[in-house]
Amino acid sequence: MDTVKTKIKNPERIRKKQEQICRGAMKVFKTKGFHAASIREIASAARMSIGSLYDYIEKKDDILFLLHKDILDKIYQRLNESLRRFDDPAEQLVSVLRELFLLTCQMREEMLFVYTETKSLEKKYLYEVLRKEAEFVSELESIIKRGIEKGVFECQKSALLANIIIFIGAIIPMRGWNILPQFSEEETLEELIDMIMKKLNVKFPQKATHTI
Amino acid sequence: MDTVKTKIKNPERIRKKQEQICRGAMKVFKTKGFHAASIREIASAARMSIGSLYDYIEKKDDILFLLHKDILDKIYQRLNESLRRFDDPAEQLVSVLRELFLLTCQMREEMLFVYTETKSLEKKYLYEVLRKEAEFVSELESIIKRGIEKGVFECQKSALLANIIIFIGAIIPMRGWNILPQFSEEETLEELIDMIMKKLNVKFPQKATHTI
Amino acid sequence: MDTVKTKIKNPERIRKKQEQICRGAMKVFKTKGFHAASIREIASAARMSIGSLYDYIEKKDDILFLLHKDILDKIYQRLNESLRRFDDPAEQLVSVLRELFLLTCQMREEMLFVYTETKSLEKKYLYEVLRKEAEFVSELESIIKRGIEKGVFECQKSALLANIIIFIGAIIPMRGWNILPQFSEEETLEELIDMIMKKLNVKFPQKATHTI
Amino acid sequence: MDTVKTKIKNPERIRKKQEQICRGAMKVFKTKGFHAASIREIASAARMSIGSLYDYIEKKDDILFLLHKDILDKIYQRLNESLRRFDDPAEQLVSVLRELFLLTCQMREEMLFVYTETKSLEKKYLYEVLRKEAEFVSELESIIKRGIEKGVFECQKSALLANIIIFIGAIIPMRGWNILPQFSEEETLEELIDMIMKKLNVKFPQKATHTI
DNA sequence: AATGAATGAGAATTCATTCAT
DNA sequence: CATGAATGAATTCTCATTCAT
Repeated sequence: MDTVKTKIKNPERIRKKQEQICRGAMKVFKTKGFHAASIREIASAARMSIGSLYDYIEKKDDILFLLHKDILDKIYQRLNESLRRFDDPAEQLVSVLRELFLLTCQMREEMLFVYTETKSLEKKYLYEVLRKEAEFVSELESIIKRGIEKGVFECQKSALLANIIIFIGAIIPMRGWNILPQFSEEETLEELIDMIMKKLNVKFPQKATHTI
Repeated sequence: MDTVKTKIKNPERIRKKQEQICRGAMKVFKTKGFHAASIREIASAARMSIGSLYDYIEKKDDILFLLHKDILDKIYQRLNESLRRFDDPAEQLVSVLRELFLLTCQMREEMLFVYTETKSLEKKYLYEVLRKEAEFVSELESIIKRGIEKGVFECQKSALLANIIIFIGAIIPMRGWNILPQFSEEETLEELIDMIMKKLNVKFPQKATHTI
Repeated sequence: MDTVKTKIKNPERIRKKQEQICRGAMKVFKTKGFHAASIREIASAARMSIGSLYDYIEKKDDILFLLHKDILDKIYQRLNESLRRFDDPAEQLVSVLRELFLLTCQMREEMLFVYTETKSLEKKYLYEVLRKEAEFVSELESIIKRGIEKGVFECQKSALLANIIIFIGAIIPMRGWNILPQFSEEETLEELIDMIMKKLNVKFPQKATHTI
Repeated sequence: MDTVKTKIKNPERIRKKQEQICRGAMKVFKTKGFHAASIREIASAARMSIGSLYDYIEKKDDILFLLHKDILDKIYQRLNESLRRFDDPAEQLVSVLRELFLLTCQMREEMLFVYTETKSLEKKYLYEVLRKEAEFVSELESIIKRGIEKGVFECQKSALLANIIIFIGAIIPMRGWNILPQFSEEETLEELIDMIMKKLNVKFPQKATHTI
């Protein structure tokens, strides 16, 4: 099962309303977290009646999943776009890391939410979320492998490094409270890129154009 | 306020029982998280009556704090011991990173708990936990600075790197699910050490004696 | 705030259900008082589920206030009607005293409840109840003043006497246990009227028609 | 049963400790009332351990009774003393009314407590309290009767008037909130005396010096 | 399709009382 | 006699979910 059971047929309406639910839910979750947020509050933040809300989900847990999907899809889509913009593995890697970093800065609360509430997903939903995550890590791994083949990167354990990159790239939502008072996002990003490049022993001809 | 208000006078008894509560609570939190765990379950896992439990805390939130303190104190103590074992900054840094990594591997569930439930702490407790965390990061920063002074490390932003190290050193509890099926803890650790050393541009004469 | 916050929108339904709650609550309070009565008992006496009950109030204290309002409004309304029936101050005064006395005889348990539980009202509700009470005492004072102006009454301290009348008029709920075994309500009332009239030095041409 | 069952034998110790309990309990009851006060609070206010407290009472209800006894005995004793000071019925009556009024002014909170919590007494205790109250009313009635016999008073229903006097004499604890902002205790007392004297048709040669 | 009132199981917390020390 | 820790039933209140309109 990769989606949520509804009482309503029209798929377009379902999409629209579930999006509306996600936006409302996120507003509430930001301040109270998933468990402390009541369906009443969520419905009201989504500007729906409780009854209507339950036409588009089966149970509260579904909202958690829909929101995970919503957030993660947005991120993977952006990351994929970003790596399709380049052909050179070094550029791709930097581009993905940069995109991931900036995205998690922009969506700090959403990311913190994902990090801290993924564990609350019920099993079947959890597996799906982790599967998608693993998929993206694999793509990153492929880039690294291509870089190794091309002689651009030096690295024995590309899958491990892919995991490290994904993890470290989302440092701000988790540790921004202790970093951002002293360092700007841009500074932090450059430090991460530098670290990864050194680890891969890349001497890449850094482009001057780092647009956000 | 750095501790929890009790109805009991004898301080030794308080210490013992709160420890007992923490152990019981952790058992329950592992599977259900803080919010989903009921006081009833916690009391029963701690082999206490509910009434007795409430003689040693004021409210459920207190348990979350006690457990944080319990886990974090254990970790900081071990990390501090570990860095006192060496004098050379490079050795200190490696030692701390190694200790942190291995500790978080051993206490995977406890660490995951801390990562995902710190946000549930009430404000006054949250501040205290974050303050302690920031303190330890500062100590790490001092080591890096000493290394820079001694010419062992090259690094512009020691505080930032300290944060990165603390974060990356606890990668296993968060991403072990995707790493450990492919790589051993030891492999992962060596990769992290290598990355940090490269970032600091250290060529350290690695001692063979890495006792855990 | 002069009313109670509800989860329900329809005002007519609110009115009806809160009335239902008051009736149920009074039944329980008669035998156990406010504090000893449990929400469970109140809900069951009101023939509602606990959940439903809490749709129409926010907390147990609200019931105490609703019931005070219910009882006192009924009384003040009847007292006001009663004094509007006459124009002569002496007749008005007697009429009000009689009405108050008879009402408190009919609503003995409700009045005893008000007397003994007003102190349990939370501050904001207490103030409102006392304000209403003070308002009515003022009206009584006005009547006395008019009587003085017209030369019907002799009295230096009309406000004080108004308080005395209101207090003494409700003697039965508090001391009926010691009075009613020996004297009828009617006898007692006549004695009170006589006392007040003597105090005011009225020689009023008492009408034979004392309709209740 | 006219007293409370204890684990302790020594009657003098019982008396002393129960007195101590009453004083502590009153302190707590003043602010929270009987039901909301916990045994813990009462014990602590009485500077006793909970265990000790329970050596001198059997259950919480006992405290309510002990306190009633304590307060009412004090009052009746003072009232009796006061009426023994005079021989003339009019003087006796005035003296008792004055004493009652002043006592209830001094012990406003205690009296309010008795008025509002007598209903919480368990039956066997309630009967005893009411019996004592009725006894004193009888004494007052005797005075009035003697006055009637002596031709000092005119009154058909002496028992009823005795009840009225006892009730009205304690007006301050119940209605002081609305009276005392406008009238002094002394003014109020004089008004009450005047009212009762008029009712009894006494022309008493009022002594100027009834200082407390 | 939409609404929002109703339900009752379950949550956190309190407290009178007991009893081992 | 005194202490205070232990108990668990009972309390108030919340909330996901259902269902009549």
